[in-house]
Amino acid sequence: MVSFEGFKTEDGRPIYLQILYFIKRGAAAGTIADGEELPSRRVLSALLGINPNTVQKAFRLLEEEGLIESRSGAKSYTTFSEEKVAQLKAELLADDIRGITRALKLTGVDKNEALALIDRYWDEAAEEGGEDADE
Amino acid sequence: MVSFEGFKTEDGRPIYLQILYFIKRGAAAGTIADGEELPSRRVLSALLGINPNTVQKAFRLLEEEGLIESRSGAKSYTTFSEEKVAQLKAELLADDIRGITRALKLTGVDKNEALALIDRYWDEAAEEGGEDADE
DNA sequence: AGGACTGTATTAGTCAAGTAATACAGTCGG
DNA sequence: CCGACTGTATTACTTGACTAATACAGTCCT
Repeated sequence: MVSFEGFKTEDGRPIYLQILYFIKRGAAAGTIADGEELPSRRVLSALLGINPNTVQKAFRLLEEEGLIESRSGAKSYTTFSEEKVAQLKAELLADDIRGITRALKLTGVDKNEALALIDRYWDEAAEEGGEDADE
Repeated sequence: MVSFEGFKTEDGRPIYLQILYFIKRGAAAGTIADGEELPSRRVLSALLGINPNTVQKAFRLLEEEGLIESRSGAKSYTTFSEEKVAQLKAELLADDIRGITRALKLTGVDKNEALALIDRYWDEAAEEGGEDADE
């Protein structure tokens, strides 16, 4: 069963996108496996304190991208192929790196400073739960 | 005169926030100086192809944060003090680093991989104009 | 078979973001 | 002075995100 333990709302971005990317990142990281059972729309919406329609929107997008399978009446499961996961991870990382380099350059930071900052802050803020930062 | 040359809309985030952070990052980077003249609401909205009200919203927030000064009828100017700029830069960088570390950890990347990715991609995508990535 | 769960769909409402059009008063340079 | 600019304000509208309530049909397990 896919766990949403590290999931936190209040990101600023639409919740259905946060769910979408939570699954995508889990797939890329390997923390969510192929064929894993997903919580039902109703259960997850209650768990996250949001509306079932919002969860449904995220799941619909995931299905359109071929990352989950839903049969009316039955439970839903992830469907990750190795190639899909590899491609997904590459896309996510490319977006992340593109975003952070843009932001840091705009803020007047050079490459060495950027590397030093990440090196220094990486291990701080250990227990923060999971969040997002792209799109 | 503050230039919006590197500014691109289509970020996903609200435009007024993009303007807000464009100015903030410029202040932090030193590419926008203290006392510089700002384009008028009307001129800037025409330049960016957006509504004057959206620009006004961004400028109002900037004024509330004490980063610009507006007198009804006259032009608007930046008001950056050294301490304010230093504090601003620290905040922006903290948010950036926090965001990227969260995202990369969720995607299953460790510290050395993260540093290698940034080291590799930093110099690519040179001419991309300026964008944002935080909140 | 039957009940409890599943996914799916519909309609209606709120709220923020953004557009559009317009108005008015203050400033500033010629 | 005065016209062209400035900032500021107001009202009305569209759209996307999200909530709310409800309905219906398919599945699964006992």
